[in-house]
Amino acid sequence: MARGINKVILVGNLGNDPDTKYTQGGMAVTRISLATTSVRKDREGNTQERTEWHRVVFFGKLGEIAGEYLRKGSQVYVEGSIRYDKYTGQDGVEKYSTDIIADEMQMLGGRGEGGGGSRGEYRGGGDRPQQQRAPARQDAQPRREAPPAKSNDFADDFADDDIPF
Amino acid sequence: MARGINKVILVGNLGNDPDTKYTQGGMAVTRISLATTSVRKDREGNTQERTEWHRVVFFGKLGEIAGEYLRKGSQVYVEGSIRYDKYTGQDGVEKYSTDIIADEMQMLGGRGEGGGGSRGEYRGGGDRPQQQRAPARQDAQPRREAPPAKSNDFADDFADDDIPF
Amino acid sequence: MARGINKVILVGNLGNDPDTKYTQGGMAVTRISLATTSVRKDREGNTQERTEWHRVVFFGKLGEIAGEYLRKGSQVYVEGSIRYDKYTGQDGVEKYSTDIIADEMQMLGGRGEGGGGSRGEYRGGGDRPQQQRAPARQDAQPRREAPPAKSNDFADDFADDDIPF
Amino acid sequence: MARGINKVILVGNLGNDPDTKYTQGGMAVTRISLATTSVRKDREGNTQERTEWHRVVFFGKLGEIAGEYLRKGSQVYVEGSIRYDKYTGQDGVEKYSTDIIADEMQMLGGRGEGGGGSRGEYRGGGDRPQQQRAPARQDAQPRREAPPAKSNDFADDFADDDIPF
DNA sequence: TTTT
DNA sequence: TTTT
Repeated sequence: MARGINKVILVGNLGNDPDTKYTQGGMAVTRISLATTSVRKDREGNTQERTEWHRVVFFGKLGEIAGEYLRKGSQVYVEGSIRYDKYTGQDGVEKYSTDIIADEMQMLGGRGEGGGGSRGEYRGGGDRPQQQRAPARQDAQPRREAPPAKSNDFADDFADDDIPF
Repeated sequence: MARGINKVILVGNLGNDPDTKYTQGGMAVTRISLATTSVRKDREGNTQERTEWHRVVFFGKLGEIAGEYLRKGSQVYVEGSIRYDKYTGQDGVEKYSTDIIADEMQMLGGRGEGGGGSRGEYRGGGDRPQQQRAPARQDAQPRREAPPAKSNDFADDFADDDIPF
Repeated sequence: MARGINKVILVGNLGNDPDTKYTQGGMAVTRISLATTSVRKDREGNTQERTEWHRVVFFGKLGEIAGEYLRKGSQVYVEGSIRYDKYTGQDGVEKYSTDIIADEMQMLGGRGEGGGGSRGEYRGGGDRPQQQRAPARQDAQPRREAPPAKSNDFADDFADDDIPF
Repeated sequence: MARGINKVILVGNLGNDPDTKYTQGGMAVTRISLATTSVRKDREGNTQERTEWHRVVFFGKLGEIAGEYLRKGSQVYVEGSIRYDKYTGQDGVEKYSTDIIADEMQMLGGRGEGGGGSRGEYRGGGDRPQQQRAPARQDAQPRREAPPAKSNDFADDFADDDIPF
């Protein structure tokens, strides 16, 4: 049984252009390096800055979009979860890495080098682009145009297969 | 184009048993009333408490699960978005309502009246249970057992159709 | 005792210039109307859009900053909590309102009309500007320059009064 | 200037009792190991589980409370930010660590070994307990008892120094 | 009422 | 390595 919530929300800027690769199965895997900077003031009034560089990974359709639209300097909202990995390096030494596995992304106002005008929000399900299988939330029926009647019998407010926003 | 993030995270207790209804299409729509209480101390050291009662709505499979497992008093984690509605009441007066549309739910340690032992985490996509169509994230291939080899060519770390956790 | 989490995270654009007023005590109270738009695709492939207009309220120092730097069209990140109020209108009718009480704000890349170049992140504590009393987190000592030594005795990593980022 | 949002939200169970140490200045530094488990189903219907172990650090007053009330097995809500550190180990090798710096904590229904009945929510500001200096939000005046009158002149809704919940 |  |  699932136990626990592991959620990360980041807003930051890319330190470099995204790096996209493909698995043998054709799934896009895009990695970015995302900076978030925080500021604190000490008692003397000096400003203390610290920047974290997050390794964010996008899979599937989300990986394609990230690879296509993000650029060095782009400002982006990312939602995902933390994944810790342990592996043995080429040198035989055990190493650790931490990645943010993105499952939602949205480009913000910031424009990086060569930034394309197109922006959008996307939710990833790791779908292979070839399959083009719509994620569950896209199969959904539109919310009916008429405003909800708000009767006591609230289930009537929704039409067949109706999925709310 | 999608513009914006509208995200709500709640941890609270149900004020009553859930109320589940079904649309003509057979989709479950479950509503709960969820309390979150915050505390502040004023300068005199007096404790000030305030409780917000959130109207949370679960659709589809998530609605069925919420209706089955949650009970008055249950402690639950809910993630979703805010939806504001305006409608005309029976009395012809314009009214407003605010609902939290849940898209993730997880039962916590608290047990309400008659609380069942079963707990779990679920992500909703508004799927009708009858369809039993797996949400995108459930179609995913398991992460391969072998630890990621972490070569420079990181896309090789993932097998065909491999979807990470 | 506090029970529950009531957290809202919004990224959206202002529909109008902020509205700032002051209490008799001199505390700034700034309100904005923030739009978040979501998109879904129905089975026919039609795009369905829905915009929520959030009433966001900033108090104290945060209210001053919001009033000074935000403008119609500005894109902003807001973190806060939901507050539901019930009151009796001039007409003697009971009414309900829902507000997002902001406790963190950050301007994003978007620039509204007359948008000033200055941007920043701020955490509110409701401080009156006159008092200029530093919030707890600003009284903090800076993290020491030397990188953490990471001994087993991890508390040694932090100097007197040391507060991490 | 601060640029970016770095936010983590976790709900999980402690793998061990907390470890509390004190700096020379008397500040508590408490570390816990927090498990979050996620579940996915592959196409064959097999359940795939993966557990992440988060290293969470609490400072100051929050560190004291975490050390006193949390126990192995306790279920807890944690909010904070990710901090990546790089340091040179005893063996002269460069190492990396990732910590979640908590700034909010709330005990949930779960009770670990020897779990005390007391529960509560706390926000940390890294204050030394000795100082007992109230965090900004605790200096706040209580919300006045009378319901907000909701006039057009909304700033009048708040009394002198009034800070909302 | 914003934005793309 | 970003950004302001």
